[in-house]
Amino acid sequence: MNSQNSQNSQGSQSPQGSQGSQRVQDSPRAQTGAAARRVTYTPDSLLEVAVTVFNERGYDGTSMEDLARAAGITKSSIYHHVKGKEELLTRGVNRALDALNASLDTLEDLPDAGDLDRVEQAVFRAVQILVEELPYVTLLLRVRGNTEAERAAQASRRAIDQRLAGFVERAAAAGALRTDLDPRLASRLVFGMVNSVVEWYRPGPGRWSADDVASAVTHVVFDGLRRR
Amino acid sequence: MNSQNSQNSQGSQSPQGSQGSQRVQDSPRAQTGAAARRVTYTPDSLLEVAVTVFNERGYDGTSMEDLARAAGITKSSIYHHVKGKEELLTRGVNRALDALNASLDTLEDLPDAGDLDRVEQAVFRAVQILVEELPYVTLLLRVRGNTEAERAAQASRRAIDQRLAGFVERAAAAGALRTDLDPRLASRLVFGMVNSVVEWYRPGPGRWSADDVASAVTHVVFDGLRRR
DNA sequence: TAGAGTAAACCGAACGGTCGGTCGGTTCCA
DNA sequence: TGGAACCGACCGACCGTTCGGTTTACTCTA
Repeated sequence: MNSQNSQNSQGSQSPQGSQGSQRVQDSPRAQTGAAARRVTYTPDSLLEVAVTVFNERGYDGTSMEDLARAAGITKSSIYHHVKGKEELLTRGVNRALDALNASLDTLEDLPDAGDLDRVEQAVFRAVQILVEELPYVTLLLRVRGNTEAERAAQASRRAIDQRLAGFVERAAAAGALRTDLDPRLASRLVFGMVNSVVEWYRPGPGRWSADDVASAVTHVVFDGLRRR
Repeated sequence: MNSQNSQNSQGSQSPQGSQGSQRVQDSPRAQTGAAARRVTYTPDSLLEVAVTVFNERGYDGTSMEDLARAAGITKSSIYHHVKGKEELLTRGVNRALDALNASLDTLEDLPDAGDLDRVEQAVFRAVQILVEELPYVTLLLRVRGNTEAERAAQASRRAIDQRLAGFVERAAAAGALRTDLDPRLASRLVFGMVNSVVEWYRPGPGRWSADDVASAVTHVVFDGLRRR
């Protein structure tokens, strides 16, 4: 029978498919020749496929067979590129964590920005990163904590939440925010709204851009929805 | 050896534990005698345990053995009360869907409430229900869509989202909301903030009450965080 | 009131199937 | 021709579920 390949070729991407970041000639360990033709996976291009499937079916709901089908290769071939399922998860969440932490670093190093300015910047940048790294941040936000690797990701995420909450508390202490709201509660709500973007945002022409969403969030958060 | 019982008795609830809604004498099919003593599970009290574990480990990450351990009974005993794992999921999400739909029904039947009033009421009530039925709504919001039952739950949830978005659009059409925001985008953000409450809210004395959170959300959403 | 009978609640063992992962190859290309 | 990329077959463990049997709490009857 051997129906594997004929079933694969329809309904899921082969390496030549639309994923778009497989190794051709400009990838990490590119072939040295002038015109490399073979299209194969790199750990990163495989990660892109894997994270997409993880976000569709959930990490625990995704089998290695699911990943193989989506990638257009066999289950055993995946182990040529990565150690196993968990490495795909940690690589995915680390990409999100790195982007978020880098943004926070530059924000904290801003020499003489006002405390309110910094919070506004933090909200705006958070939405931007969330959209730029949408699948990876989505994966991070849905991590449950069933393994040691997942708990580590959760801990790193909590650290980021606390850095953001610190911005809000400083702005509140400086008197820039309304005083009838607990800053910790306000912070939860604001970044809850920010993070909820992963549940519905999808990029594409004719749709909202990252900046559209970022400025909408910033406007709602700081000035509210009511007409005035 | 038979270490089953001695292991169970520490670290997880037995039917006599703190779950609090097992059948004693006032439950659905109660014993007829004057002083029934035996404490057993009902489908509903078992559901309460199951939904808690589902929310901790994720539905796909929870095995029937996990549920049995948390309930203090064996895996096979669970099947005396429910048909299987999926029935626990559908019962759980339906409880959330029923509560949310009931609230929307009363809100839509409000005879002469202003369009802005209705949106404010919708936001406030949504947070209240979310807190009252916290574990069940949490389960609903995390459903992935891997089975037919899960996709049905997602469809019901989308219908609720659209009813809520309808309120926002009517208020916008009536000129009650700021005009520089797409009402559909505003609706996504507002109920994204509302739903994000399940990610961190935990009830308890000395903590925020449901109304604390509900009014905080309403204030931020309609008037913003900025001091004025 | 002793004891037979009943049905719900629960248990241990096992089922077929799927899981993540391994291994010994074969194919492809610089 | 050497090594990267990939494959098919397979492994032990665990999955959700089933099944036959036991325990428990209670009612009915002699």
